[in-house]
Amino acid sequence: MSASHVALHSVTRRPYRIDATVTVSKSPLDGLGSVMVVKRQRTVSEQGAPADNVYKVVSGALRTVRLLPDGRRHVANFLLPGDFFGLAEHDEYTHSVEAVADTTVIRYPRPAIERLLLTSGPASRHLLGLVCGQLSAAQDRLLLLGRKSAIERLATFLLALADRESSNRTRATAVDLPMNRGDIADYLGMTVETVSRVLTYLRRRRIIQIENVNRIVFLRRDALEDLSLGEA
Amino acid sequence: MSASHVALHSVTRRPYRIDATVTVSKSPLDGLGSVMVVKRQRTVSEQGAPADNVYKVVSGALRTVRLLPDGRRHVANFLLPGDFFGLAEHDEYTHSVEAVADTTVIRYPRPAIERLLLTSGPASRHLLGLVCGQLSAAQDRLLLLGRKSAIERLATFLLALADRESSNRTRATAVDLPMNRGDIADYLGMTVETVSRVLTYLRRRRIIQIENVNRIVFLRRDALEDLSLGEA
DNA sequence: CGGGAAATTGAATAGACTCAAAAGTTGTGG
DNA sequence: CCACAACTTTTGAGTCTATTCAATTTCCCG
Repeated sequence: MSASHVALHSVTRRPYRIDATVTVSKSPLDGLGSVMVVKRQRTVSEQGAPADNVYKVVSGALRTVRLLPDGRRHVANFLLPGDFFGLAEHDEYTHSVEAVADTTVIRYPRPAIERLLLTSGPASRHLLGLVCGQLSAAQDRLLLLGRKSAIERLATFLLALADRESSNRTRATAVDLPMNRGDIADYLGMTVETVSRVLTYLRRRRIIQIENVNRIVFLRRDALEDLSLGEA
Repeated sequence: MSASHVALHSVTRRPYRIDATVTVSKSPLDGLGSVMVVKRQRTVSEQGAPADNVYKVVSGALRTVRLLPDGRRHVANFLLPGDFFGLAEHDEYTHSVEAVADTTVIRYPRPAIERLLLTSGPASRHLLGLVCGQLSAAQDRLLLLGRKSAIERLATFLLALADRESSNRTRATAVDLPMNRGDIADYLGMTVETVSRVLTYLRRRRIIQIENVNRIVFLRRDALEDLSLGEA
């Protein structure tokens, strides 16, 4: 594979740590944004509102939520430090963005972004890489929602979240869950009860240990990996 | 809403008509690609192969397929004229691309795309708009797969496909299905049998008419629209 | 036409859901 | 710092939607 293939992907992730001081990476957007602090459970932007801003997570965690007319709820994504939101929106936000934990974000006004895109090739290219990464992640989730069982979904989720949280090369042995069971259920297309039952099942099989409601230790990561691919 | 918000979205669609002569729209990629004809059921690119090219559909229809180790199949997308594939790929294709009908595509070598991105701001910005559109569509499908019933999924699918096929402003009253039931099932996260049963159910309720296996007429489009949102 | 694949229909099953209750956790005020 | 209320999570029992397996029927293509 030639070097030219790597270019589109340049999503950088920093370790996830609530309230930690995070230095913002060098990026074409530097200086365009303003810092915002969002308390737990507060809304950053509302589904259906004009998409006036793009946000980048500095610390904490957010969920992007969409509601069906009858009240069914779907969590499209969890946003961790380094993640963006609002780039692909048309004129209105298609999702509400809510803080799962106390969170700090940088808000970039869309007109400023648009202006940047018009004038800077490298900036467009940088954002293109970000959106490509998001699309790629969305496609992984399509497979998960379309073809995986409850157990496979949860195994996949735990591993993916753990890997996103820990930046170091060694595979994580535990994962923090800043969101509650209901959020996980709506993210994985299942119910709270099923999430709970699957966690219990994994605990009984000694694959995980539920240190507390918000922290899960991997006792046998290999078994989780097998489960996530449907190989057990 | 100010005009600046519109900029990112500029996905153009042409009428879907197999074997029709299609004039390629003015785009920054003009001249970089070469035309390729793909026979029905033939593969354009293979899951796991080096992602050396980006493709644009001229006429026909493709499916992008992903397989789980145990053989479960997931159709990530159907590509119709005007659609792109391969932009968001990293170094290997994450999906196989197969022709659902005889199809013509334009193939753009990735190095040429990368070169273009490096030198042209407008080109980067154009592709950014395309990928944003793809991400947006993927998110609609996440909601569908995560939270909709079999009936809602099929109603949503039929309407969306019909609207993609007909470019004219008037809402379509029928839809062509170039793919078979298995493809639809793997796209909507269900089984062939369930697809068939739901179509029969809609026919019995006189909401659709199954003109033949590959063409469905909407008898009561409003009812379909209600069903697609879970309002009936 | 005739053979083979695709689609539909049927019957029984299974995985996840709903409703309900118990157990655990958290936040707050005295 | 404890007690209590409110909420979250877990567990249980029964139900339902979509699946699996099987049998036709329909549709193509040669």
